[in-house]
Amino acid sequence: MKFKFDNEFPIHQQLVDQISNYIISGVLKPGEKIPSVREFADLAEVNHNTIQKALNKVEEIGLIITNRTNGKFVTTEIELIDKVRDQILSEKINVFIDDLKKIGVYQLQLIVKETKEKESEKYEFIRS
Amino acid sequence: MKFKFDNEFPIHQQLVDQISNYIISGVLKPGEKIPSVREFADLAEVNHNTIQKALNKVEEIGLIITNRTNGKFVTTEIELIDKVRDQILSEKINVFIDDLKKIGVYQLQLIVKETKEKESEKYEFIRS
Amino acid sequence: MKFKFDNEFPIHQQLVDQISNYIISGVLKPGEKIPSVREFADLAEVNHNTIQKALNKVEEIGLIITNRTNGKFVTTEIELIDKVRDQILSEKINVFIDDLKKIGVYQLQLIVKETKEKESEKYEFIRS
Amino acid sequence: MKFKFDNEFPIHQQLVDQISNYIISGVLKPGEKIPSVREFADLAEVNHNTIQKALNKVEEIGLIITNRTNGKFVTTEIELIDKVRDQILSEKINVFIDDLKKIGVYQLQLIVKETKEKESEKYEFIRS
DNA sequence: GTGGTCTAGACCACC
DNA sequence: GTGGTCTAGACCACT
Repeated sequence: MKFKFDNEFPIHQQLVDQISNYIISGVLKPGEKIPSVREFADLAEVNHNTIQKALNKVEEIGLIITNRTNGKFVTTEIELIDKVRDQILSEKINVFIDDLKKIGVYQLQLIVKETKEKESEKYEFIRS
Repeated sequence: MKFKFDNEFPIHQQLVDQISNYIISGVLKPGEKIPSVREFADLAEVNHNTIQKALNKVEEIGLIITNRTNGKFVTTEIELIDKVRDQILSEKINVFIDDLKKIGVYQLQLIVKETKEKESEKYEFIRS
Repeated sequence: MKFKFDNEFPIHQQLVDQISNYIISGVLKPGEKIPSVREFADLAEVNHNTIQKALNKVEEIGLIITNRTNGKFVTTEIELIDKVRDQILSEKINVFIDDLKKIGVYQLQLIVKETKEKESEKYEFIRS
Repeated sequence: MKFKFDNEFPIHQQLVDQISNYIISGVLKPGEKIPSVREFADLAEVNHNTIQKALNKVEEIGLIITNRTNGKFVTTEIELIDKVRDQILSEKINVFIDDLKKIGVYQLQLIVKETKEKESEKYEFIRS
């Protein structure tokens, strides 16, 4: 797990995105213990308060669960992880398509296959 | 022309994006006169200083030109508009593909046709 | 507006409750500007970070809205305020009734009239 | 006897509350032998140190008594149980009424009958 | 002057 | 050692 930040967004928000991605993409697995707040802070080279703010948000989303004196863990509810994954995915696709529409793109065809097994989903847009 | 803003980004930046889009997509046509700063301010319900700031940046990009006595106009250099358009487009496509990679999407196929005349460009990605 | 804290709960949480109550009970009125983060911090004799954490949560609930450079305002959506009020009220009533059940109270009759105009609601419980 | 915990309060405190409730409500009867610390630990799925801590506190209150060789027993002093019961009851009622006042409830009428035999007590509040 | 971010560092309760 | 809280103080962008 590595973390990189730019100056466009607040660091804690970038952390939320990147941690969520690590869970969604399976780098952090369901039920796995995540590094302690202080370890995480070292790892990401960020103050522990900033990490905590980020982890709280990830917990609000539901991807991690806190067990006060034992640490924080990735949720074991796989359906929830999938649900969040789908939400983020379709959100990104919608924003992307809207952006291209605003630029005035004439035709856009998009085929996404989420996993090797799943059938591919298709989105198409032709300018009116 | 309508404008919408959220609280996450500076308003002047959102204005730059939206005005640029209106030029790139042809809503504002090459050579067309642009509303005055005050008209713009009314239209977007934003302080006129903010509009000024935004229009200056759009002018830096080159999409509009100031004629001291007559006001501001969309540039007539169509190649420039196309260049900016291509920059924004490829930027958005790259960011989008990177985002999906991070989520762990398996396969992504993207076909974009910018105008009725242009040939379509194709991007493909299969997870390693 | 005055604020008092005990040591049982985190201060920011008590702030959320008390600020929400001020909005729900009409001390802070819909659309009203609330004190700036720093003024608020002075008022409650608390660090500005603590206030901000609290105000963020109140905003998540929906009772206040932030306008970045102008300040924070009570929402103008009166139905939302009423909805939150009802949620908190029924939550408290349910918890209260459950608590008494656990203690083994034999019979409980509770009549609540929310406003002078509204009809009174009645809750009753007899031990099984 | 079942036990449930949340993350907001110390587990031992939640144990104190729940064990006390079981005694007060008569699930654990006066003079009855209490499960051993280890049995309790299994039952509540909690570390035995935490159970110890909780039982000690319940003993401080007076609801249970330790007999060195035989284990722990619910007190036989029924008046004491009733006294604790009344304390908790009136405490909860007062907090509840205060909470509703803060929300701005107009009128509140509360009738509690503790046991089949006792007369009912009545609390009333009308907003000033 | 407005909200927002981030850090450093101290302290607490729980186990 | 775990998460959580709070403060003090600096800094930033926007209007």
